[in-house]
Amino acid sequence: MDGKRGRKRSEQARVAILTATVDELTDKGYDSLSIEGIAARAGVGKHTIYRWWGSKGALIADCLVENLLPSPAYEPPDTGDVRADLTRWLGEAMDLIDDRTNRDVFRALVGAAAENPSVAEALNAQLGVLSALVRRLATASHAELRTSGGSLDALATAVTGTLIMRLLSPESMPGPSADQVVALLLPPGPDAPDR
Amino acid sequence: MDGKRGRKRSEQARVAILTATVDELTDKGYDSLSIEGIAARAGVGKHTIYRWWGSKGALIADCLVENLLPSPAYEPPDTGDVRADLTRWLGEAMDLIDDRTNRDVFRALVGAAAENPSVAEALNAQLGVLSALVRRLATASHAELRTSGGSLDALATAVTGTLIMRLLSPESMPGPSADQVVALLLPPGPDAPDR
Amino acid sequence: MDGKRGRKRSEQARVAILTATVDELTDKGYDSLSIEGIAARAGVGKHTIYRWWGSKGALIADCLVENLLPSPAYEPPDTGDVRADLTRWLGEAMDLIDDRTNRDVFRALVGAAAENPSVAEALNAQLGVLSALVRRLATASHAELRTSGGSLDALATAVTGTLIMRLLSPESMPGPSADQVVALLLPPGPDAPDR
Amino acid sequence: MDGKRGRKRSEQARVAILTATVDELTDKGYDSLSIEGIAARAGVGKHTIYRWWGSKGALIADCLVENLLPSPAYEPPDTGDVRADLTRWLGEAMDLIDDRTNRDVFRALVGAAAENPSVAEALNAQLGVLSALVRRLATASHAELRTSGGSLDALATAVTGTLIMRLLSPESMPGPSADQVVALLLPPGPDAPDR
DNA sequence: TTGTAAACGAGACGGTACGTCAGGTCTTGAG
DNA sequence: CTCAAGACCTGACGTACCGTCTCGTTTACAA
Repeated sequence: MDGKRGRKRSEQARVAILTATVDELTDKGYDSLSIEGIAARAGVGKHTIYRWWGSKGALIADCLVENLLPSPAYEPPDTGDVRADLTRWLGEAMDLIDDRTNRDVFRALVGAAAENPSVAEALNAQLGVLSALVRRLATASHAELRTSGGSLDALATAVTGTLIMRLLSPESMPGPSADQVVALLLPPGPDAPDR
Repeated sequence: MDGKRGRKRSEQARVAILTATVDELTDKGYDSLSIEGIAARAGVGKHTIYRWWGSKGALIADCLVENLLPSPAYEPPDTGDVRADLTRWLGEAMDLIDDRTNRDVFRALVGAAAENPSVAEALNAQLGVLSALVRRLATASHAELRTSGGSLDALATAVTGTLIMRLLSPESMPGPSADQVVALLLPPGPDAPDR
Repeated sequence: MDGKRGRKRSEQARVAILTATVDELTDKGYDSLSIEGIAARAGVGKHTIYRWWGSKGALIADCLVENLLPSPAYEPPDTGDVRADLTRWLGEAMDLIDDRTNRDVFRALVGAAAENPSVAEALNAQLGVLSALVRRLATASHAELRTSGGSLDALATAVTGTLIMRLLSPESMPGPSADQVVALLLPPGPDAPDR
Repeated sequence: MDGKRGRKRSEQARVAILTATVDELTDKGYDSLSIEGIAARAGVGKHTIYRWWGSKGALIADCLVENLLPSPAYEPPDTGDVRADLTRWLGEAMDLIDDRTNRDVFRALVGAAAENPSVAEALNAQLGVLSALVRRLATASHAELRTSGGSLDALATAVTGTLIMRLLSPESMPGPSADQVVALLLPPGPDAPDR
């Protein structure tokens, strides 16, 4: 009478579905994504998907949670030099975005987030930027940053927002470089020219 | 013998279609948007839409071009005080975003841009922010800004990116306030406390 | 592992579709017949029709096979008097044709057969006339018929052809009566006037 | 003030339209026939067709009247031997029907007649069989026919009906031969075997 | 000559139906 | 009780024609 009777949920099916989701998302983008296609690619009945997820958004959110999508958020380095560390991190994130394949997945992801609040939430949660980045920045002395503690959030948001702008821009107009962004957001380093 | 024969394109139909597109977009978001629905709401044959646009993206891009969507880009004020002007502009933009209805349209718009490069292009073009805002900031003295001329672009991008982040965030986590953002992006004013 | 998995075909849907086909055919004739209309009337998805039939012709042919259309072919009586039996049968068939409703269905049927070879085949097969009638005529003595065995087929064809001519004629010009047809096709009976 | 002003009806357009109708009918059959296709093939505006005809049926009926369709009705020969003449005529008519191209047009024609009473009427009128054939048969002595005058009509109908049956039959089951039909419909000739 | 009225080609328009595809639900039989 | 398979109803897709309606052009009678 308890909840443990019957066949157990198939881990194999679960993984196959999430994997197929990522693959389809990569191949076709968000709104050409079809449950039917995912089911077919995963070799799974549609019902199995609906039983456990129930919507495209939930699927993608789960992919995020399981870290199956190329993550824009890896731990920033900490060499002691905030400017250098942030510049490096930002440059690498931009390279990640500029890659054709990732670009398409990220765009699909933003599309999903824009349409589906629950994806947006998962994306925000996953977007470790807002934590990993903040964590790194928090180690910096006040002298190195321009803003006081409360607006570390503003800094992280500006960085992430800049990346999203780059993502949504045509390749021909990529927007500001990592250097320019850092120059804007952080005060000049001790060895910087006076102006 | 030239190409001008036959009945002329109906301006009335053109406008009805674009209007209906905006309405449907507002009501249902980008990926529940259907050509069929637009045609029905506009009182128009589907073929008339396909004849002139041929895709959801093109339709939306055209709406942008025709300024039919609630524009996030109005002319920033110029009182001489950059900090105050930018703070005001940003605050109003945030209010615009925070409004339920606009929020949905903007999200749909970002979704469309993420899925459809041509919409992205139109959106970037339309996003007067990058011109109107830059125009205002360019009038400021170097002393008022933190960055030299070349990275005005970085500044505008950071501002816009911050707004998009707010748009994609759950209402419960709106992110930094206008004040915080300005404090980050502009150097302290003359009457600001020293630190 | 075999081919029996999945939900079974719905008999209810099958019957509803064939019934709706007959109704629509009766109401609107063959070339105003629409799959969409049939699906709607049957309360069925179009796909279900296309899954199993794939064309208007196949649908109608199936209706014929299932005897859902008013049949022009009922068993001819056998009183021993071929002339009388044939005359009666023919008269009743003509009455059937002369009825407005049946007339429309039959015409639609002929239209379908003329456009669609597979309907033609089904119609020919179903047109029991060529079997039921021949069966009856075959019981007659040679003296009663004018032709030898091999051309019973010719006789049945002439009878059916005469009926089709009547079907395609305007009501104001119905063509020969049953008596006249029988007088043409069978030799005078023993009690007939000499000339 | 009278009705004679303005441009005259273009004979060239009229002919082009009827010709195109025949061609399209030959190529695609009745229910794949489109006014749009006819207009395009004739190099004519659709309105010109609708102005003068207004329906597919009327077009086809006009083609019949203008004798633009391969006629099944040519004058039967008169050698003095009714059996031989009728057999010959019937054989040639069957050959006409058996030809692939004609077969398709005739079937389209029957389809049109079945759907459209006005075509049926034109077809009946045109189907000279009922006049040309009757004319020939009427010259025969009573001894040569089996039926008295009044049912010449029955005879002609049986002949025509037999041809239509052949038209609607699959090629693999062409039905009775000309000889068989004549043997059924006419009394044995003077030199025929007794039974 | 010069109206002016009708017919013409072209083709846009609001519609209906096409045949296909995917969505989400339900049913079946195997595990 | 889950799974794969797959039939089901729903509804949108993009296309093809429908029959109507302008357009600008061409023709030909009437003033």
